[in-house]
Amino acid sequence: MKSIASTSEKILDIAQSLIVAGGYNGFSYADISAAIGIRKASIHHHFPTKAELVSVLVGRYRQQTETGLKSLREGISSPAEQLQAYVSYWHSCIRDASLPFCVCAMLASEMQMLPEDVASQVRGHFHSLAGWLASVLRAGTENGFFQLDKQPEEEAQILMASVHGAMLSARAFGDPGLFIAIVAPQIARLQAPD
Amino acid sequence: MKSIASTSEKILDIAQSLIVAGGYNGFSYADISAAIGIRKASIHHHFPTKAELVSVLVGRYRQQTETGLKSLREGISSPAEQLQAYVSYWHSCIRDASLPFCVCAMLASEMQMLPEDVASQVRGHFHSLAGWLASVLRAGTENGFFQLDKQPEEEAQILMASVHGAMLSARAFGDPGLFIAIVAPQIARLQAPD
DNA sequence: ATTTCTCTACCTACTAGTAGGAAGATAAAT
DNA sequence: ATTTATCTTCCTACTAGTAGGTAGAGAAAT
Repeated sequence: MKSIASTSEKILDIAQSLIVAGGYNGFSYADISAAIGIRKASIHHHFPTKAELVSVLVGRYRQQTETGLKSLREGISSPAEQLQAYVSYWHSCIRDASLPFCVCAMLASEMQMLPEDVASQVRGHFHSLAGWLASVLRAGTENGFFQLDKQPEEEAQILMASVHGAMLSARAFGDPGLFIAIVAPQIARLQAPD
Repeated sequence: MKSIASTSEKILDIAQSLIVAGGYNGFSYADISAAIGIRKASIHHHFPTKAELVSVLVGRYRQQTETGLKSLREGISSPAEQLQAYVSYWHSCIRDASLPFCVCAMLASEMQMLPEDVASQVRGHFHSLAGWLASVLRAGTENGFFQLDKQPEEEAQILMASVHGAMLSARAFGDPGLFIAIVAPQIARLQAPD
């Protein structure tokens, strides 16, 4: 794990934190320029247009997420604990303000005015996250850990919405603890009586 | 119900629809100007600054919401149906795209870079909405309509997060039906067994 | 007659994006 | 080994357009 970060990665990193804070229209090349000490034009060398920058950024985010979720499924045996780990990840992100909001949740709220490239990336993220959650729920049901009222796919949508809604509430109230207070009962509800 | 809309109300109407579509940074005085056929400078006469415009807008939204929720509580006797009416309201808004997202949910996602006036208004809305939901849940519990796992206040937070998360999912997937598919089971879950 | 509204005309700061070149590293050709 | 050419990265300087906001004149309503 080297800490050498290429310029383009630094650009993506700061752009990501700016998007999480203020969305697509909430940041500019000048903001990135000021943050990493490089001229605006140099950013255009790495990412010709803003739409392309954000598209690459969301692509990277999706890949990181995919990798992270995959390693959760491989590293943790119990579906209940896989779900718990996913939620805990976001809980710490929100608590220490490292990534206090999902990039795609942020962009999804601006869906109507996003470049089509970015919009379809965001849809893709929502789709694969819902898919991961559904597969965890299905595995847990087959093993008797979970007892679901609805189909795994539908429960996954409900859970995903709760997580995103909880992020929003935590942000609105400025209270990181609210995230887990909302999400934890939603997970507990899925657990089969022992 | 008169259809005479003052200029300042027309400004607020179009600004609201623009905010719902793209957030605080997603619209400009020029956009409003083009939409209602008035010069930019004339908008500044009614609302000197953008922060003030949005602050008034959110104030009006809060008041409309307060009035609407109050009339639901007064016009409908059953708490379960009050809740249903609230959800149905949003379902139709999303379906016919008249107000396909809560103004305050939109702004909450941008909380970190909102003018303080606006931010506190948004917090206020979340607080009073959560309060309304909690009081409906409490009334329903006392009358035996609802059977809650947690305190009414906590269940209200969970429900509010589900509603906002469901709005986001519906928008992300471009599927209005997803809203009710997510929210309906969350309400059903609160119902006491007959 | 005064207040309310809308206008033209303008300002400064900032937006994304471009043109063209300089510095340095790398690779190829001599 | 040294020249030559190429590639990458970053720079200064610039463009056209848009941002929020202002000053002041002219209507319109009270």
